[in-house]
Amino acid sequence: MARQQDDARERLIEGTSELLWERGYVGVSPAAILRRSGVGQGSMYHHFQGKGDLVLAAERHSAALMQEELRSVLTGEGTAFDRIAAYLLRERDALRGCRVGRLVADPEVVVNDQLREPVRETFALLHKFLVDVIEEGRAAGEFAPELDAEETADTLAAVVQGGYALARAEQSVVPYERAVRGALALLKAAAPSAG
Amino acid sequence: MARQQDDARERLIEGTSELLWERGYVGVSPAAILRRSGVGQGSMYHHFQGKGDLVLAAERHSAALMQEELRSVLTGEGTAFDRIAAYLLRERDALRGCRVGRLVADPEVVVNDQLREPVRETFALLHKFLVDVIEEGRAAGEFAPELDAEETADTLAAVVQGGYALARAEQSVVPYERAVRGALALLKAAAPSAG
DNA sequence: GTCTATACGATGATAGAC
DNA sequence: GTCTATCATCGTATAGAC
Repeated sequence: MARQQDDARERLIEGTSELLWERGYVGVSPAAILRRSGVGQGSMYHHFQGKGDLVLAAERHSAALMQEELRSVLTGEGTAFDRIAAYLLRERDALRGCRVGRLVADPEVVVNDQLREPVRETFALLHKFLVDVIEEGRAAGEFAPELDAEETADTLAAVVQGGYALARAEQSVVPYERAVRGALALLKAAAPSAG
Repeated sequence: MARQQDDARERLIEGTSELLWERGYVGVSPAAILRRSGVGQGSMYHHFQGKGDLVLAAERHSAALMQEELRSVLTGEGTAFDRIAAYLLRERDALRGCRVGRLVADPEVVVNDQLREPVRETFALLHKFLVDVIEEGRAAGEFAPELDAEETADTLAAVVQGGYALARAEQSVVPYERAVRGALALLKAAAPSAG
């Protein structure tokens, strides 16, 4: 009974989150959303107050997907180094970039705390996961005791986000792959025995 | 005699490159450009064929500024490590991000080879400067011989670009600063004697 | 819940006077 | 070179029928 309505609502959210990934907030129009979602205009303004409202729901959808993926990769089994390597090397389309990180390039998102919140929250969670992994690795003797977990966590997160920028500039995944392999090599060299 | 005309042309280019930095291609309108530049509509369509043409000129302006800055910081005096540190730590407003790198987040720029070219060229030059510095450092015994220059160069470039994304998400320069300090610490640990 | 019709400002550009 | 109309189209939303 609630089937039909939920379909339209979900299709709008999924279509919008795809479009946001591709074009950002200012690059997306209601008309494009309707085309992508295969939903009529009446439905959209019935389920959502307007573009901003729908975009917020779509951002939260993207953030939830990303957070679940991060949790799965970074809090699983394996050594600290292996989990970090799994995060950096996991299958992805580097040319598409990050569906969450992409949003902070948008002028309307950065200026609006509500629209920025899902991104902030996701990056905060990523930071926490990485800090935990690094501290575990230090405790296990994988990394040198001097390695600063907070700093290194942000270095790794930045390598991923920045790697996407390099890849898009070249329209090639090569710079992304070089960036993450370089980061892993540096991290490997931070082992207590290395040098 | 050519003074007045050049003024309008230059003001348009500078105003547009500022707006591009803030809002990207899809977020900028001719009306906004005229307001920012203090120039009339007639001037704009006299000096440029349209938005795309003007944006291309503005991109080239931004790219030239950035390339000169990179050259100045990375090919100057000092040890390899010091020059890399100077690049990562140089004064900047991390919340504004990179006036060139910002452009690859724009859907219309990535899809258009002409609009993408100034970004590609700038990142290629940055890559070259960093590779050269790293190889110099390796030759001078500052870095371990195993350090891969191509990979490490992209790691460092990515840390900077990605650091901006983290900073914008938090609306704080702290994540950016942590990211670059973490990168420098890892690089320091890559010295032949370290470990 | 969904549809179509309607509205109105913004966008991106052209035309012709000065 | 610059200015002021003028224009077609798009973006964003509302109204009211079904």
